[in-house]
Amino acid sequence: MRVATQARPGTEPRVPLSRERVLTAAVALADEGGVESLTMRRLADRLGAEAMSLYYHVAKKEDVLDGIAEVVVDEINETVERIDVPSHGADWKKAVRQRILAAREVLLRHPWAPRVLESRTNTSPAVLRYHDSLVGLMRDGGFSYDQIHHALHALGSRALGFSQELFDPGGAPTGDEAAGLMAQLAERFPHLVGMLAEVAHDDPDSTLGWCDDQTEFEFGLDLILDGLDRLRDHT
Amino acid sequence: MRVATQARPGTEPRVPLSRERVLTAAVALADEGGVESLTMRRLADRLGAEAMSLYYHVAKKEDVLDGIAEVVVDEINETVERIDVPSHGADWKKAVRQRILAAREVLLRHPWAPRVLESRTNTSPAVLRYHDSLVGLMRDGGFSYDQIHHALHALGSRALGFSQELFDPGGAPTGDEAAGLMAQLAERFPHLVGMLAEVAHDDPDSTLGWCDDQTEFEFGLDLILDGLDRLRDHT
DNA sequence: CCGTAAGTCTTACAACGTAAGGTACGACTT
DNA sequence: AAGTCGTACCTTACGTTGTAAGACTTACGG
Repeated sequence: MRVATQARPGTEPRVPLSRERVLTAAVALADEGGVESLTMRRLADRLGAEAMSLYYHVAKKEDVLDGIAEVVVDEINETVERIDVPSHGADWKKAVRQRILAAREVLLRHPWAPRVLESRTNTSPAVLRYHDSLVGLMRDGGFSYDQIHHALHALGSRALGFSQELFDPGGAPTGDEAAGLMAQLAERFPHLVGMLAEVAHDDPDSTLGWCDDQTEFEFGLDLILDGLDRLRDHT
Repeated sequence: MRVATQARPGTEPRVPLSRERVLTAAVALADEGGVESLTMRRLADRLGAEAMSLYYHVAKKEDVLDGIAEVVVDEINETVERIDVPSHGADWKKAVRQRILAAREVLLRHPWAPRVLESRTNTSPAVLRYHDSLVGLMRDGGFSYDQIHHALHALGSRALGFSQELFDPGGAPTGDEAAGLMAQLAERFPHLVGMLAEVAHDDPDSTLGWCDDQTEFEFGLDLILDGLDRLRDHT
């Protein structure tokens, strides 16, 4: 009854599916609409296939999430391994710092990634590889394994380039709204509002228009790194 | 056609639903089976009602999540406000430390809470209250608002008593499995495995049976706090 | 030409969040 | 006493999700 051997009209050379193609499409989908928009059917649609066809290349949806997490960390590893700065002695800090900030840049291109990474229960090889090289750098810097072990815990998620609040705050109040809201909050949270007032004063064009995430991130990072460096000297 | 005015057999005095009852049940459900086991139908079941009845007291499921997040932070605030240690001058650190560790203890009783808290997009009054009192403590300690602003960013989620990996790692390999796995990993991740070996050596009864989360958490916390304290002296 | 395997599609189902509307009942009017 | 109304709860139904079971299609080696 079919006029052609292919059910799909027009498009002749069917590109075969593959785990890689599925994961790449999944990453693209998440980049565009966030993880919540990543469904098996939409994913299949984008690949010109049916939902159930994906299951030949992927075990379950969790597998897809594992996959896209790994894709991102691979991207981080590629970026990070291109960096080649000396890490011996006191230089360790610069090396680690640069790595972490590079990783962060990759993650800023995939805002959904931190949440997905956190939700992975099984540590992927890519993440292991990333941490392994970090350990190597700190070894070069003269740390003991024990110290490094503590350091990784201290860095926590920061080691992979994100700490928290990597999402955009969405609808922040503006102008008059902010003023009214502020007055209302001042009673209940005097310290907080006082702080906000001062901070906003120092940086006039950001009336509750939030902080410079980048500097905040770097401040926290440097604080921890300096602390670790001091620990290193005192041994 | 009904034999009684109540459709439910036996149980006479129907306890009326309420937002509070719903949220309490939701917390209990999450405590038992994690957030993923928290569905509107199961929640209703536990309350002896139908799913749609909940929507009279709660706007949508997101509202339930907002609600249970707030319940937990309220619990933290109650715990934390019972603490009354001096926070003037150099004592600020002890005070903050004790608070954060107390918050952490509450969260350990609700392992699902960190993830839910992170996923809340609108900051709840309870969280504001918690941070506000933290700011107050640090004010007593002599910090400037600007410094405190940075400090809160640096502490990040740690301020609320959790950093990451607050979940139990699930199925860690044991005994022989661990040894074989180790050998296999040693090739690809020499530094990591070296570190693990040493760490396991120092603490013999934990053959890859993971770290003492508590000490790790306290180490990272103290590192940041010490760094902040130094910052304070140098002004 | 016919199997056989790999890859894709069809159909179906249970579980989910929730929209729309119905039912019970106490409180208040008249 | 009879009618009205708001509050609280239930029934039914719909669309969306992940995925199990199995039928179809295609490429290829005998």
